[in-house]
Amino acid sequence: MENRTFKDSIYNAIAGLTKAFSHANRLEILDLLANGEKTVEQIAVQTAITVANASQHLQLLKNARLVKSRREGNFIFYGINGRKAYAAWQALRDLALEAEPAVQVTLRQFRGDTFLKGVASPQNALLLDVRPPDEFAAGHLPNALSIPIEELPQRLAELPRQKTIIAYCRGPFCTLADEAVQLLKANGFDAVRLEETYLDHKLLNDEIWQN
Amino acid sequence: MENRTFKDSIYNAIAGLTKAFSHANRLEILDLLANGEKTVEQIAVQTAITVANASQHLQLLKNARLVKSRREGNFIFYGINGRKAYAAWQALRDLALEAEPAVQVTLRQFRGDTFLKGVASPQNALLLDVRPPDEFAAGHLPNALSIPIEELPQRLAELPRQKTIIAYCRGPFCTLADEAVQLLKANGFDAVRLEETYLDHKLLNDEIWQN
DNA sequence: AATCTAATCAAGTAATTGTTTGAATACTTG
DNA sequence: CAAGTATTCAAACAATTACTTGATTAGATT
Repeated sequence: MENRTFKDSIYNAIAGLTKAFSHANRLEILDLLANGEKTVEQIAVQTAITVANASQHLQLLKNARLVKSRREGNFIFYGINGRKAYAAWQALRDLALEAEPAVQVTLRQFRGDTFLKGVASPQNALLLDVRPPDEFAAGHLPNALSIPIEELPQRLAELPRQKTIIAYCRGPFCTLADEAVQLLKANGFDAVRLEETYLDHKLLNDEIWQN
Repeated sequence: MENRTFKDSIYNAIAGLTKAFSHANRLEILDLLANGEKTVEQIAVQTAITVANASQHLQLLKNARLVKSRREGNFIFYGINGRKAYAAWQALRDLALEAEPAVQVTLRQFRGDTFLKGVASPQNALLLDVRPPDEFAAGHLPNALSIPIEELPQRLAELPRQKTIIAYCRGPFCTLADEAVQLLKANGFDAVRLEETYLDHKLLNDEIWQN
């Protein structure tokens, strides 16, 4: 094989893979799926696109081997396909967080500075997971309390008023924890948001990636 | 700001960044620039595209902050912009090497199995850097001997016949070391190719990323 | 078997991205 | 300051990618 042919072939194949990452909806889908399996319609609703469109993005992600699917009854559940798929997305995300002004500006505009980076869990704090129950069940930060965001208004009594509440959800671009912090503050709690999700820590131990 | 607006804005901004990675020529350019600064024409020649086309890809990479440029006389030298830019490309590359069959097949077809993964430098071996002198000067593996590929035919006498020669160049998709191994074997040497380049190790120590 | 549901497919159009060509710009050197 | 060189720009065309719509498929339920 010619050197040029070899390089063209390799770099085109890799570019084909990276193209799977280069669409806003697909990145959002990866973030979603990293937190647990979802059906096509759930994904479509969460990302505010049509079902057909979501299906097409999922096909593309599946062809790129970034996600996998399994059928259960009438539903097809999609999930992220392995540790390296998330690691690559994470590397791109971190690069953008560090180097892309548009990302920094939008984040600051939306969230201000009232969030934690990293999980140096303070002494006098409670870690609160506000994702849906199935996502909590699929994996969560150690010692976190699970109260899905919809139930939070009714379950404020369960939270200690003398502790700082650290809320987290699906990662830096998920808004569930932002809503939680807003609600908690409005009710007199000391609340702050953690940007990372459990996956960003779990990557260190391989346990959840046994696929 | 609306939740949906926030997410659209963020994911679109990141997708804009990842699009910079989703073209074969741009990936090849990143590999090149990671090994040292190059002028537009050098890049065009190496990647077998026109100068105007290379310039446009470089503009795009520069807008995405993956590369930076500086003028020196008539020339503009482009170089990779920081550690995380290379780290993201590395994460994508590793994902492709592990999960993309097209990449694996092409690599095997071109190179067979006669290469090393990782640099567990054996005792009785000599590490040979066959890249151009300026790239060697910009950074290299410890204890490596520099003989640019063009000079290799005339300088075979400098190499020990009782040792295994481990040749490396710009990374897994560079063909310089393959040519070297071929030449060395044809001349009776025991030669093998290392796929990684010095950057893949240097990432561990931060020294070279002081930009 | 008929019906229902979730998901996918196919086709058409819209939008974006890539490449080529030739001209223009920015800087250097004589 | 004129001439030369490396790079960029601009415009036109080509190729790819994305989204919508409506129909179809695959499996579950009755």
